[in-house]
Amino acid sequence: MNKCSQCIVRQFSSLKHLTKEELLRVSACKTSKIIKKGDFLFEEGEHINGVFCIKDGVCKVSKMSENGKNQIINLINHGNIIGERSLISNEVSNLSAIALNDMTVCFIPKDEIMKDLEMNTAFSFDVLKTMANSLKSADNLIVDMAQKSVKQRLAESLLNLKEKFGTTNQGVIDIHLSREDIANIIGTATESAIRLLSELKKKDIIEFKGKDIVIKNEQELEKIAYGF
Amino acid sequence: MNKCSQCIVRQFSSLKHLTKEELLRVSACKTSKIIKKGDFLFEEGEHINGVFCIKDGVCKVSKMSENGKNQIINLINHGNIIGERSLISNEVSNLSAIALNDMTVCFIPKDEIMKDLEMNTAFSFDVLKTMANSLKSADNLIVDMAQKSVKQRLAESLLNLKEKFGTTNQGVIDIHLSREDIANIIGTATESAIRLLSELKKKDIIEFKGKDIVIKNEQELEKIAYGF
DNA sequence: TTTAAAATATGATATTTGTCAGCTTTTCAA
DNA sequence: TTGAAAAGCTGACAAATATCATATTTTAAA
Repeated sequence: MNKCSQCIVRQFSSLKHLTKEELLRVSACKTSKIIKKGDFLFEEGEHINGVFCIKDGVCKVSKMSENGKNQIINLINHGNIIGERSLISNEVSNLSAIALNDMTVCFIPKDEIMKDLEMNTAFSFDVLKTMANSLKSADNLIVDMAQKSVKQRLAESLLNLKEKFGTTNQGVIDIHLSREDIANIIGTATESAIRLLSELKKKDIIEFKGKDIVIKNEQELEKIAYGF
Repeated sequence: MNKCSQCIVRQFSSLKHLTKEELLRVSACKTSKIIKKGDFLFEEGEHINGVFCIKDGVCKVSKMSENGKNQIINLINHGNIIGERSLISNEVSNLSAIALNDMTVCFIPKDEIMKDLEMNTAFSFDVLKTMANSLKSADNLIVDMAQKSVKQRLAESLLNLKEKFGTTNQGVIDIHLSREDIANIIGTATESAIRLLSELKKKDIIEFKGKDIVIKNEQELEKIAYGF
């Protein structure tokens, strides 16, 4: 079993504030899992009872609305932690997490991580900071969802995806999402998302490589997304 | 000057975890202010450099979208604290706060509150919990904004307002909002909000007392908002 | 009190977005 | 390899919502 001290998650998450001793304890009690593409890390209404460290892969975090439509709230890349929110409020999860590709994750049980939260103020303050940043992002997303058109939200999402996941050497945005996933990120019907993507393609602003997307005219996309 | 130990904000916020000594220090360095209806507590882009304790009154927390439209993210009632988010991430505020009626607030400067956050783990853990709850609410709002119709959002908002602010003895929801404010809460044009309110009135689901609102048929409103 | 400005209200119309139907392409398991 | 299922695509139309115009009512300042 690998040591946490070497792990990519440690470098990029609040876990970097854990001491060597604390890491050894975490290493000892963690369990490692492979999650197949399409499988749940956890589901809405489930007691998670710990946090997941994502060593490899990407997952979508989503929630079902009362209308029966799915909304993707966030995409979580490897190097990050997921599940702290429910842990801290001591509630069942209000969100689901589903693997977008095959993932390698470690699960750290609640008791262990709570002990560290209580004892290590540098760690807990970093968790607090991360949560504050998430809250800021969430507020921004609320405003976008409420005030921007579907077209603007699509343009902005494409820019965000490129920023977050980068591009391959062929310029393709380096995350594979179905058209339905894209629709569920921007909060629209799948057909509408497809139609608007076709429109962007027709205007030579984007291009398809297979089903994945290349941004050809970033400036124009910014103009659509932000109005400048 | 009043002591913080007696204050309503202490009862209802994370400040209840401060010790007597800590409260005395806070009492000594706080400044008290009257904010008139319509005035800013703080504005987007401003360095807040502290937190506000709301002793009396209500404020709206809003953000301007790139389209130039205003979105109200939250309403903060007396007894609560506002401004921690920016303080913790050490950034200018991404939101504005505007008084909906005359307010009495206390301002606690950054250094003082940061000291308590570092030293008092019960306090900082409660702040973390509060932030986690805010994040959950924000996630729910994202889904509503993305997936529900304006009509559903209006119905849900009316129910939320009644829940949060209660009603007077005449059954009127005990918060005065302009039609524009209501539109900015649900994320629609003022005319659309007015039209849908008229429709609810025509169907005898709500009633106007002056410009304020009485919910006459809560069940029907729930059916619109949640589909049951 | 008077009066201008702001808020509320409603109609007409344009635009955006959702829904349904049907078709083609891709994927994946037998 | 092949054939069924899933995903992607497009058109036609319906529904929701925004925008603009204008009228009425309320508010607040002179």
